[in-house]
Amino acid sequence: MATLGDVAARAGVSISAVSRVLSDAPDSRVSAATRERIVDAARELNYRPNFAGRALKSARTQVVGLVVPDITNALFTELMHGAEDEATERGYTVLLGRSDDVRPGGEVIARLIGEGRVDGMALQVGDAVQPAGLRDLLTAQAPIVLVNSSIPGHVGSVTLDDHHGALIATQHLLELGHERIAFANGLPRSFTAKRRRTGYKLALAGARVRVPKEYETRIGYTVDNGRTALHRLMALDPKPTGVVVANVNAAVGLLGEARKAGIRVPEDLSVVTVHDSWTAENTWPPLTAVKMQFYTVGRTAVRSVIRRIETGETSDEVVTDPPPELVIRESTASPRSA
Amino acid sequence: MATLGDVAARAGVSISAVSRVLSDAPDSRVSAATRERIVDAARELNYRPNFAGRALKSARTQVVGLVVPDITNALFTELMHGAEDEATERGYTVLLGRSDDVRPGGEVIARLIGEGRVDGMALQVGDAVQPAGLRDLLTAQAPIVLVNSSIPGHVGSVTLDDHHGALIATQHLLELGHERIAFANGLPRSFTAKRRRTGYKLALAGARVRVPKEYETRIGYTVDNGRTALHRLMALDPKPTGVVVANVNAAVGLLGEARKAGIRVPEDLSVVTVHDSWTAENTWPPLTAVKMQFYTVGRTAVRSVIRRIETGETSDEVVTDPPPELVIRESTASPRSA
DNA sequence: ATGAAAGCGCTAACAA
DNA sequence: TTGTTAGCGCTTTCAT
Repeated sequence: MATLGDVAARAGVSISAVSRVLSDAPDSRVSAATRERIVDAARELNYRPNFAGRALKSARTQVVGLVVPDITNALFTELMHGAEDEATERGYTVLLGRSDDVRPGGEVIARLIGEGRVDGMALQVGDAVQPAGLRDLLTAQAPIVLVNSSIPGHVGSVTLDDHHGALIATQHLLELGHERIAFANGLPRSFTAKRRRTGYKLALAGARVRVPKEYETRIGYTVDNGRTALHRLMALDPKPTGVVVANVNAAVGLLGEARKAGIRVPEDLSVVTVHDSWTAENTWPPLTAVKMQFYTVGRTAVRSVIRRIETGETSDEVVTDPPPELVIRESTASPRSA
Repeated sequence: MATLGDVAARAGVSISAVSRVLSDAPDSRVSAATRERIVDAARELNYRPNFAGRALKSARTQVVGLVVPDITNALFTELMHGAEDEATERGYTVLLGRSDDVRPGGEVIARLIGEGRVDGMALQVGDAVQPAGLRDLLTAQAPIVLVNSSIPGHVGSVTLDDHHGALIATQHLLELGHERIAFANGLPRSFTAKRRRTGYKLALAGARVRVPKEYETRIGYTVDNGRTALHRLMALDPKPTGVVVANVNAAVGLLGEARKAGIRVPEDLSVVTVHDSWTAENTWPPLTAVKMQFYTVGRTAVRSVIRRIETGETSDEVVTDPPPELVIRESTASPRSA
């Protein structure tokens, strides 16, 4: 790989002149002729700035880490695209990582920052594991912005409007005439689950609808959790006629299990999920869903991290624009009694 | 962040002594007492080696890039885990990227290597886009190992046993008594599609079964492609009684469309897919699938990249162990005429 | 307008 | 056994 020295030699100028031109410093102080010779030489040698050299000198990598519990979860697709678009526009690169990494000595997050591989990061901690060594980093004021999650005392976060999302989903069922509306939620300790819960309750309260406490399950967000939730809910008396599922993966599981149990959707049970993804379109029946704005969350999170890196400012933001959006498909209908 | 100098000062020794101890050189040539002082000091200061410093000096990053067309495709989950496990065992880190990145000036792959962000990479090129600048890199002998894909003339690859996978899927339908077996394949130019095609044909030939040429569609691997394939196939006369789908996403689409068209699976049409993933378990009916060994491919690819980096050796490998594995669910049955 | 030189954190060859 | 030193590629201050 060609270095600045190589380019300088070829152009017959000094290294510093080349540096000034190629790192497009605002004031490069070189004559047009020199500049042209340098640019030509760089192109001919296919020069690219060495990452390590630049990072070492400037103590900046221009890289932000994006660490989520499960990279391959369809939900994160948009988040990543948003993050990458924002980063690219601002001259940064995104480094992807998983936060569920608990392998011995792993502590991915601590390493990313501690070894100077990234300047800062957007981090979504899972509901299960609290990554090792995180506490230290947070107290050490590392430029970390939390995404859709929280750690007591940490400042700097970007979250979805979960509350509003669950509210819209619940209102959709109410408008269809349902009153026995259940809620298949995530684990009680889950940050997002708490917020979605509020939206659900508020919607019911707003319509003066009361449901038994057992109508809310708090099992989790996985496909299997959704399956379990279905059994739990359909064993109740009276059975719910509609269910809001707090996560699309759980909704897929719940739907599959309903079919297995001979429960027809939407005739016997309406299902609406918070979160949309390509999987929701391809179930049978296709799932009515509330699309959450992950793309914007990704953009906002990266913007927030960069601001933190460059100016030191922190903020806690909730993405409300654009708002969550109801996508009506075929898994919801009016209850049969109505 | 603490540097070697900080640790040295605290331990009252020279920087090089610290370096020798902490980079666990086989022959660190220090007394037990000194070593202990150094280790203690490092722990107290929470020392971590600076990535850029080390990379600049050694001209090695100990990072391998893993670049695939779609990071969030469920198919790649196992591949990534395999890659990460292998990398971790060998003291490397995996850097994830997308190969479908065609944004202006993007050329992710060229940058990753050209700027020295990675020492080498495992690359799966999509069927659609040939990433920009790739040709140059390959001819420049960059340590790149292709995964499940090919570029004319390039040496160094790790591929699945696609041929065998499609063969097993087809044989499953044959054993159930099907003879009118269709094949919903990927695009003609797709590397994997060509190989799966061979397996399908060989299985038919082995059973002395002949089918019309139109029984093979070559539309693509997406959900929508699968939907299209269903219509194409069910418009034929005679209709197939079974179909091998070359990709699980396409199979999900094909299945959904069958339901919409009132075609019952498996009564009217058996569906078996090459590839297994969590989505295949959650369709209705759950999809019979041939599980391909992506985990092993990931491991093998990273091992191959590292060997290439460290010794310069190249190889073209096909992962045959463990072999593809048939997972029978509920989307296949004997044809009704049988 | 251009160049010389210092130094970021680290490793390794060499000296003591 | 321990320390000194050069230099990886780059940016930036300071001379010229």
